[in-house]
Amino acid sequence: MQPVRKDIHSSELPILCQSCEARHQGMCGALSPEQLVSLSRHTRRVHHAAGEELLADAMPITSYANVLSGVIKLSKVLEDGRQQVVGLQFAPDLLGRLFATESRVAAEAASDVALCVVSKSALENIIRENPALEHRIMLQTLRELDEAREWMVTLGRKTAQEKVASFLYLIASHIDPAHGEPCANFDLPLSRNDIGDFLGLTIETVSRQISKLKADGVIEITNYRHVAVPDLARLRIRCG
Amino acid sequence: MQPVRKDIHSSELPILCQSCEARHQGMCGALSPEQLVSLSRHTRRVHHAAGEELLADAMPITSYANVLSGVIKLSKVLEDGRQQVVGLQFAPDLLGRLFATESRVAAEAASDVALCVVSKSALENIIRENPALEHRIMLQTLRELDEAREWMVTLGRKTAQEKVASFLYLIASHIDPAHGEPCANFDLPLSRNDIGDFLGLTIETVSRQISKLKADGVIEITNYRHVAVPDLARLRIRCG
DNA sequence: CGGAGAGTTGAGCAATCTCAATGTCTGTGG
DNA sequence: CCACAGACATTGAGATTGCTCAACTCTCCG
Repeated sequence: MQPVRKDIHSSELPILCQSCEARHQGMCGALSPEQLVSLSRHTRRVHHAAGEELLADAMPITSYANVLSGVIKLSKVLEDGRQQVVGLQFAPDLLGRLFATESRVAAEAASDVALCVVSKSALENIIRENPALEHRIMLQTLRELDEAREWMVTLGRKTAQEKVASFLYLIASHIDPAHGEPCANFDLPLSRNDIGDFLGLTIETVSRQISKLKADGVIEITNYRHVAVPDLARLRIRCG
Repeated sequence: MQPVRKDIHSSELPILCQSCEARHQGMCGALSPEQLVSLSRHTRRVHHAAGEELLADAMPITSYANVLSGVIKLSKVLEDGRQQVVGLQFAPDLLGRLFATESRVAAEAASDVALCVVSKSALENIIRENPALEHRIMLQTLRELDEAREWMVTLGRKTAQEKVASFLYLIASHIDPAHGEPCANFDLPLSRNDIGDFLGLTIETVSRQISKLKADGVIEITNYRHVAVPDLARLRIRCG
């Protein structure tokens, strides 16, 4: 798309980007080495521990971030405290509501995460000069919208059993950075409480349904968090 | 953004566009008169009656369409027939999943609708040459994503009463083309069945909750479809 | 007037929630 | 190394919300 000019000043990738696994899949794949160099002057890598709040609902946004590893939980709460998780972000998703001054969701590190942070103005400037980058982000946004709608079916029309199976299948499908086939062996990035908030269920119902799937031999659980799926097709069937 | 050159061949708006009320709000607002002329060579205006299917889930997409008036219902169904409405589109939304070969949802005219149809390749070509247009559509997509997430809270965490109130408030807020303040007087674009499928409720529960809101004096209903809201703030409170 | 389609209402039932008790893991201090 | 606190998860029993099934009503239209 963008011709890659090689000259003495720009043919080298920035150090930060050289080791970035999210680069090819994510939005930075739309950038030439020169553009990466210029963008990387405004980025820095940061780490957050599981549980840290990254963004509060309705707070001003000052920066965006590319997810490099880990899982981020996006959620909204009603006045009386009822909470709903409205999305999960994996590498190489972009964190932060583009072109808005305020966040529309709260974001929290669900696991330990690594981010590549870029200031709001820097990214927006680069987008403005670089339609291919905006296009790439557009494709990501459209995929997020597809996934949100897929999830609305789960929330509105599935039973508790199907919801839990769908959640496990979702994680199996996304946790692997390669992002291809669903994975049969993984750690849950969310507590039972968060799973309940994602599925619109109580923690007790989530627990009961997980126990049932275990009793039926569809999954094996060790240490609460680790899941093994002997037969992904059988899990898939339980998704409704 | 785009300088508007006035010359004898291009200063006139296409006839179709002159009377288009969606133009300023919608994506066409990003186009200069010249660009509108060139786009309009590929567009045609079509009407559909309430109930007509516009797009089937998983079917190839051959064209996009701007909604000029009316309401479109986007939905998904599970194998066993359970249905979930995953979005409503009003003027000036763009119908059709951009940059995909297949639709991810089914689309049906919820009311009589007028559309400005453009072939898939024509719109994608114009987008390619015109980053400002893609940007405009990007903003619309981001707003749709915000709305989908807002609705996930309703589906996952609200009671039947709050769901129905939220639905009425949503319609009150969007039905007016001006799209500013919520409207106190409107016709429901959806049957009780569709409302149920939007809210993840049965038709009976929807009916009972509407009756309850009526009994409580929050709304007045005439002829099943027409709604009057004496005090929008009181309806708002019921949304949870 | 009568039939079809859409909506409402009622009664009983089932899935999920609430509340409460119990179990398991992890880290800390003696 | 063990005891214990605290967080998180599981399990049970009863309450509740929303669903199912069935009867009835309203409106439109021939």
